[in-house]
Amino acid sequence: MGIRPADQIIHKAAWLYYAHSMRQDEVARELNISRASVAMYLRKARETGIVSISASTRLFADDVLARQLEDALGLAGVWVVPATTRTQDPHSEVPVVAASVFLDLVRPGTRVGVAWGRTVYTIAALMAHADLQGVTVVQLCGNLGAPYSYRPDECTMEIARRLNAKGINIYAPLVLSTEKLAAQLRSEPVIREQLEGIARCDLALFSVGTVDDDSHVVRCGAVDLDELAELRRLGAAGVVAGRIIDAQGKSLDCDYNSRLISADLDSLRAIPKRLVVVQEESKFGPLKAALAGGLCTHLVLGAYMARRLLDEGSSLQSATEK
Amino acid sequence: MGIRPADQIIHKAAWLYYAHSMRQDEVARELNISRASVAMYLRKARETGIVSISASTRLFADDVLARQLEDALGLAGVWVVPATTRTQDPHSEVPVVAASVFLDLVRPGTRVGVAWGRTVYTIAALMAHADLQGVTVVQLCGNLGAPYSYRPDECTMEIARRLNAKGINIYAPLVLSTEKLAAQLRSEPVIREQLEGIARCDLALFSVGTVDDDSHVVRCGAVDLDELAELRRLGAAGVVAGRIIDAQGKSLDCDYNSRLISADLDSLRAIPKRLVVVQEESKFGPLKAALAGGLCTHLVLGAYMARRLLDEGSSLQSATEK
DNA sequence: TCCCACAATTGACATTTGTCAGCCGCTCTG
DNA sequence: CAGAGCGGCTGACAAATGTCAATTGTGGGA
Repeated sequence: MGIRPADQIIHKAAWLYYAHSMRQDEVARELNISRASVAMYLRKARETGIVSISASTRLFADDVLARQLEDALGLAGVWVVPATTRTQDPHSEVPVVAASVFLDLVRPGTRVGVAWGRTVYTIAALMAHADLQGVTVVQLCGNLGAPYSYRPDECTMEIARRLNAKGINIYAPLVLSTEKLAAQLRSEPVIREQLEGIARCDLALFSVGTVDDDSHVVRCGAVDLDELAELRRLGAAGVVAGRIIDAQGKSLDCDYNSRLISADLDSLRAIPKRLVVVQEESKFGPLKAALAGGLCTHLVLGAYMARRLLDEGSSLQSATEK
Repeated sequence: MGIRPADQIIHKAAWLYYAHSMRQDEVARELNISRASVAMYLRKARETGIVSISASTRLFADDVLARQLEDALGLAGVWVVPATTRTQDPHSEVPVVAASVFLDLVRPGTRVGVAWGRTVYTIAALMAHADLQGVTVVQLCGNLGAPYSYRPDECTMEIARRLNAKGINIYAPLVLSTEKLAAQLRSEPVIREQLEGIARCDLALFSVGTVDDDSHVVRCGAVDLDELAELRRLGAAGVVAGRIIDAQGKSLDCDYNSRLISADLDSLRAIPKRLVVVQEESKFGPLKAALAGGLCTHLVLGAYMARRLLDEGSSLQSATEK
């Protein structure tokens, strides 16, 4: 896809302004348009990723806690958001950092998988626009039937839009009523191809879900409260891409999981970079489970959660090193 | 190398301003400093690469000529700078584009090699600052004894400085008086190691030199006019990283080349991405030679030169496809 | 051909940002 | 311990940028 002729002028204005550090009135004179137009073009250029402005995330990666966590958990990268953000509560800072980190990790020509959830959607909405060429964004899990906010396909498409990338959705329900139907659907060529494509990703972005009564999977109607209680009895510890995992981070052997159309954990682990973002304190248990299962290579979280992880870290370390 | 405590405040200001889109007065209030200080910190943040602003180079890569050249010469990327830059002569635009393209090609953790010359030095001086972690910049050729501007080590160090990278210089003369001495020096562990490190680069940046009487190698005192005339008689067609090449892009079998401390062409070709930048029209011949020898994968040049290359392209194509 | 609807562009004004002389506090020195 | 020297910070002003109502251009339908 080439540059649309209408974009040509935007490119030129952006180039003169940003690459040559010309002033807007100089650019206007150069292109024979009004300065107001230049200002408008420049805004468009920023919005469409023709120019990208990014702030270093080292502020968060250089944190002492971050380093300790990297060592303790054997992760490739950890970003700790301090609790002392004066502006607002530290939780809302986590997705901002995550969006920057995510952009740092995406490279032109790569394939990224995104799961769903409030956290992921918030990140998508906060993310700067970029013009990465040849990037493909794939959806890691099926959709939910009900008209629910933060739909998986919305997360995928919004991120794809912001990266100027191609978005590939999975047009299948996240969870079906019988195992048999799920299996049949999974072997449909269209769906199978997409599920197989997950393991070929270079980068994955997801959060973890809780398994308490206020859980995302409950609120979006994927499981009811009785079912969830039963799952907890069986050892459910968290949710990753719609799939229930146990405390060891393994897919819980249960009816619910067998009825899913979603990335399986082996495919997920086949992705080299797996960025997990955790906002709420309530996700401590699920996060531990995901870490134990080696589902995470890069981690963005708040300082308080980081502290808790380190304090309970000794047991985790052995688990991830197995 | 962690963040120096003095940089902490700069990082914070940059983060609040660029990641949160706060206004300078808001940032100032947040950090309890004056707005003037915030403005100063932000300038520093831009200058040190804590925040990076980059404009897309697609404007130049989407040019029709660029596409045709890519196909005709089998190159991975071509950027054509149009002749119609109203601001100034098109030649001075080439290094600006080259600097942006170069920054797009460098990735954190990679190793880049840079040669020397006016063009390379101009690019270095124009290049935006970035904070790429784990990058190493290595010098592709030895130094010249005389106090000459655009010294190879200056090119290397300036680029390293702008990338916040580690610079590795070759502390040896580019050309020695006898073949024997050059050979001895090349087998010195310090030098040998550096020369061997060249092939391990991921990216190289260089230009091509002419072999006429006004050539860089003459002006910097590496060869005298008589010697150069003799070299031309032997078939010299251009200069790459201080080495004389013939019209087929092979290292010219001559006394001068045997006395060099510089990247050999095989090492150079072992580097996956080789960005060649050509400014002056007089470099047409040398560029053809370099292309014939497969020394180039990515190319930045002016529209007029691109046109000439395409017109004479048929012969080149067969040469590079051999 | 005329007219209308819609989008792009502009001029004028409001807001935000860059700059620099002067000031403050600190250290080093005689 | 006074005073010079220095680096960083600030206040006030100048410059640059963002915004929006009004205007101009443009294509399509009657």
